[in-house]
Amino acid sequence: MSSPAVIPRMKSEDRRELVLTAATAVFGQNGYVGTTTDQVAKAAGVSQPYVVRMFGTKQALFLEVLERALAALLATFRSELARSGTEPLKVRLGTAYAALSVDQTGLLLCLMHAFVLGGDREIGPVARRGFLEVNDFLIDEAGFTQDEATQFLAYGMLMNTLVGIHMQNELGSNPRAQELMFCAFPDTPETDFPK
Amino acid sequence: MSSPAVIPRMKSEDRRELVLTAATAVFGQNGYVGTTTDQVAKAAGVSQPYVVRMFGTKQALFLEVLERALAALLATFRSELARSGTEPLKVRLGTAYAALSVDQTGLLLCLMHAFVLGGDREIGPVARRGFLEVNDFLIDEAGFTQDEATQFLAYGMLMNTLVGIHMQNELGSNPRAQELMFCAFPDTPETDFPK
DNA sequence: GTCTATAGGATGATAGAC
DNA sequence: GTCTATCATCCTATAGAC
Repeated sequence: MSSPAVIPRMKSEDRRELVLTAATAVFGQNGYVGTTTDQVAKAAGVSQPYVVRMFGTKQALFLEVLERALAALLATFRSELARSGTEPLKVRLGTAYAALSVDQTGLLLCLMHAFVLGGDREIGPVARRGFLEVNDFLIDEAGFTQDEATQFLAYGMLMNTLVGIHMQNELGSNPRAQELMFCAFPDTPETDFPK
Repeated sequence: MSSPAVIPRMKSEDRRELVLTAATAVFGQNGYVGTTTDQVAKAAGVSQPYVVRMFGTKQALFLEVLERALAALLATFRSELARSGTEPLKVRLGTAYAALSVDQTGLLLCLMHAFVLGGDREIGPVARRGFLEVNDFLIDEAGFTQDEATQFLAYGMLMNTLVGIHMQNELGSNPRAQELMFCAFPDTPETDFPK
């Protein structure tokens, strides 16, 4: 039998997960165009050509990151929906979203970056479908009216924006920024924001 | 005296305006990183090196676009504030924002693209200051509470997102998308959306 | 004031070894 | 399964003519 190589190996699936996780973080930070496959490779600890080899193209990688981000968001919502809680569903889902928003994964930021690329021939349709899927969830599964869903989405987009703009950098110096953040993330302690 | 050149010439200021307007549209469509100085040049009808020559760097051009977009937004708000109207100020400012949102200029989309680049060393601080300036306006000049300002900003970010994602593409085929758009843009007729 | 030509530096993707 | 080497493309920015 052949001896294990000196260089660490993994099963395809595991390495894929690793790269996808790294890619989510990097894409979330720098956006689709702003991210290089080399950055992703370095973050995942593999070589740049290997990243391309695994996913075919940078675009295909991003699309897979998007699909997974959307799936993770919906899974989080459904898990919260299945739980029993004293607070109204709106609040509970909002809190769940806020938690995803401030975690380090870059999940929601990737979605946000996709949302402003509606003009892209391949990414645009996926982004729109994803957005509408969340809207559908809120109405069909969570029982929101369209008005409620719209408001929920609005606050979600604000949270995404505040995290994307790194507003937490101003928390120390600007009292107005502090009030705004407290208002947009009612039950998220300052210490939960990255960096 | 020297005869006028064959190639059309303009005063520096006029050409600057022209390029800045073109740049706003292109940056709004493709984002900061996704835009090439050549695209801007073509849109403005000048050569690529001339665009760089005028503004020094692509980044400097984008920053100037940002400053102008922010100034235009605040000017629109202040103009609406100065006007007398029967509807509540919240609604009037919202309508003004929606109008800016769907016009062809790309103004608000440029801001949105900047908002998700908070990690950028030069663009990040400008984006944060711009966002907070709008928040300040809403509180100090329009008389909103922080809660009201936050809600206003939330719906603004949703409008930006819906335009950026090109949700109007789904208006014909998807009734849910239609309801969502109608809910987010209450008094904007379908025909006002681009394309 | 504006252009053409081009240098110089990434970056996505391919080829092929191990 | 994973790497090294490398190509080809694109893009910002500079040089210099008109």
